[in-house]
Parts: sequence; C-alpha cells; structure tokens
Amino acid sequence: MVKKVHQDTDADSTEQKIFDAAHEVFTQKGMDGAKMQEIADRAGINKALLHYYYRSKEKLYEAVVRAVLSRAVPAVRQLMESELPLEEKIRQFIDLYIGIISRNTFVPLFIISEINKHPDHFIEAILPKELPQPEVFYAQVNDAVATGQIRPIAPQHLIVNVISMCIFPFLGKPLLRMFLGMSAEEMRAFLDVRKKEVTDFVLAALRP
Amino acid sequence: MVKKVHQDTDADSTEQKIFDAAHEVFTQKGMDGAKMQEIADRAGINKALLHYYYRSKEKLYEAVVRAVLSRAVPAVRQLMESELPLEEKIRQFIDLYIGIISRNTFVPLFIISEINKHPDHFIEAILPKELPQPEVFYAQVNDAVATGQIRPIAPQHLIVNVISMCIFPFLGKPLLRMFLGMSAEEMRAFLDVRKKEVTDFVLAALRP
DNA sequence: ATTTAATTTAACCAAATGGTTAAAAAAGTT
DNA sequence: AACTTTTTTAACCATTTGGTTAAATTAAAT
Repeated sequence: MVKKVHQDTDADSTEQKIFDAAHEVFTQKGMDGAKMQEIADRAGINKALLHYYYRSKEKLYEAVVRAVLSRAVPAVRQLMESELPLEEKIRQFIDLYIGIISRNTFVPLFIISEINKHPDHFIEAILPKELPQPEVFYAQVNDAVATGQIRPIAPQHLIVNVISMCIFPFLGKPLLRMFLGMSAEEMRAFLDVRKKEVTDFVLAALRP
Repeated sequence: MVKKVHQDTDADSTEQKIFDAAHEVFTQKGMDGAKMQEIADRAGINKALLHYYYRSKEKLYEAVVRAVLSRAVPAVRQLMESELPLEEKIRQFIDLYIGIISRNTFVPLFIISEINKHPDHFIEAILPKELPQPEVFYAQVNDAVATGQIRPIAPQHLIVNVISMCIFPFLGKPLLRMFLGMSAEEMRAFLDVRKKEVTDFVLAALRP
C-alpha cells in the first residue's frame, strides 16, 4: 500500500494492525454497519492514518473480502479434489470444516450476508481464484453408488447436506438457543460434539 | 398507529402499504442498509407521511421484526409439539419448511443476520410469544431409539440437522452456485427436488 | 358548510460519516 | 546533520440520513 523503507512487515506493523481491525469490524458488522472511526480506534490509530494506508472504505473492504475468501475457497476445493476414499474424505472434511468455523465464528455469516448486499465485491474477488472442480467428487460418489458401496444419492445433494450441517449451527446459534432453550454452556457442549454427530449422521445415511 | 375514521383497514391502506414496503426493504437490506427514503418511495408516499404513521425507524423496524418472528416461531413449534408419529412428523416438517422458505427467500437470512447485530429488538419481540417446547419431541425420539425403531441419535442433533439442511441451501444459494458451478436454472432445479432429497437423507440416516 | 383527518410539499435541522488537508512532530535512514 | 517516511493533530468539507415543522391541499365525516 505504501512504500515501506524501515517498516517491519511483521504482524504488528501499522498496516497489519489496520487490516486486522478492519477484518474484525467488517466481519462482525458488514459493510454498512462498519464505521471507519471504529476501525481506526480499534487499530489504535487515527482516521487520517487509516486513509494514508487504505485510500477508501471500499478498498479496505475489498482487502478484507479477498482475505476471507482466499481462506474459505481452498477448504472446499480440498474436499472436492483430493484422492482419498469417500468415507475418509467425508470424515476429514467435517473435522476440518467445523474446526475452522469454530475458530472464525463471524466469517460464514459475513460471507453469506454480504454476498447478497454487495455481490460485485465478491465476484471480483473470487473469479481470479481457482474455483473448486466438483466433477472429481461427483464421479467418486457416482462410482460408490454404482458399486453398491453407498445408498443411491445425488452427489450435489450430499455435498450440500454436509456443508449445511457443518455451517448452519454456527450461523443460527442464537436462534437455535432460543428455539431449543439452551444455555450458553449447553450450546458450547452441543457444538463441541458436532463433529462426531455430523459424521455419524452422514455415514449412517450413506449405508447401502 | 393513527386514529382511523374513514380509513380502509384493508390490504391497500396507507399504513399497510408502508408496512409492506418496510418489510421488503428491511428484510433485504437489514436495519443498517435500509433507508427511510427508500421505504417511502417504495410505498409510494413521502417521508413526512411515513413518520406520521410510524414515529421512527426503530418503531418500523420493530414492527417488521415482530411480524417476521410471529410467522417463523409457530412453524418450529408445530414440528416439536404435534402428536404425529416420528417419520410422518419429519416428512411434514421438511415439506412445510422448505415450502415456506422458497416463498420467503430473504426472511431466514434477515433473521440470522440481524439477530447478531441487533439482539435487543429480537429478544423483546420473541419473549412474549410462546416458545417451542422441545421436550415432547425429545421424548418421542428417545422412545423411538429405545424401541429400536431408529438408530441411536441425540434428539437435538437430529432437529438441528433437519433444520440445517432445509434452510442453509437457501441462505448460501449464491455461494453454492459459485462453488458447485451451477447456472441459475440448475440451481432452481436443485432446490425444487430438495424436499425429497432431504427427506430421503434423513430417513436413511435414521434406519436402525 | 363546517370540521376533522389524511396527504403532500418543501424547506429545514442536527448528527453521523466518509474523506481531505496542511502543518507539525516523531522516528528512521543515509 | 540532512533527508525521508510515518504518525499525530485538528480543523474542515460535503453528503447522507433520520427526523421535524408548518402550511397548504385533498378527502371524508358531521
């Protein structure tokens, strides 16, 4: 962004501090809810310096969107394109995905909300990235069906089912707490055993 | 809101037109993204009249939240508290729920996003309503497990799995389209067969 | 016809907000 | 020391936005 002559490109550089603050604020409040002043405050600097590094709110937002997507996309690609046997692939994906989400609670909701309100920023940011190639996975599932290893199922629905069960409970946490009458502690315990429960459920559904 | 002397309380009354416009704008753009001017425009009236009926943006927003929740909560209650046999209950719930969501695309995302950013408006609006009583459903599932009718499963996870698979594909539609490389037409077809696919998947997972 | 309510117009206000600027101070580089 | 870059300060600007007000108009109720 700015010529760095004596700058530490490290984790605590000013540019990085700004980016981290922006990441926090944008992912929690979205483009509309985020205020430049709050980002500056949280980065421990002032608005002038903020614009000195990132010229506008849009630029900052785009940087955050790019970073967020560049982590989300490869996770899905990995599921689709690896060469593991189906069951092992599913096990690993659920484990990996729920793990990532538990550590980045706000990111999935951020992506899903913002992609609706500001689609332009996302299509720009995601096109250059290499999108997942689902055909490999489709073929693998169809093959497992044909050889009778698993019950007949459309590959696309399988994958959407798995992703849904991994992500939704984190998205809908407050809602689910209300509907199911869970305390914060119960909810924590619930989400902790999710990996195992989802894996069991999916594999059970696939039994021939 | 206002003394109505010669007013048609009908669907095309001004107050109703305002509410409908607000419902549209708020559910699509959220509290922060919604502008009073846009609501007025879409209702075909002016800002002054808007404030004449609903005194503030907050009041309007709360009215919309109440309306939205008062439709969403009973749907879940119905699942939990009816006296149908388990399999039939699951079938009906999936059918009902996916049906509702297809006709109200923006509502689930609205609830889920906004409950994070403005929790106060939601706890107010939902407490007076009678919340679902999940114990009936829990007992039913536990019973079915004990008598060997279904595979062992924690009732809470079952219900969350079902809800996840019903709602998430609509929430994540744009994302899924990207990841799975679906055209708009393919996506429509995909969502059309969802009812059947989810039902099959859940019942398969429950086989003993 | 008189009164009351509904609606429009249009100007206006105050606060919030994204963004700019210029000058000075601090820190780093040579 | 001389020079460059980074950071702060603080004032400032333009726009957007939620909200108000007052007066005029239209429509309905009595």
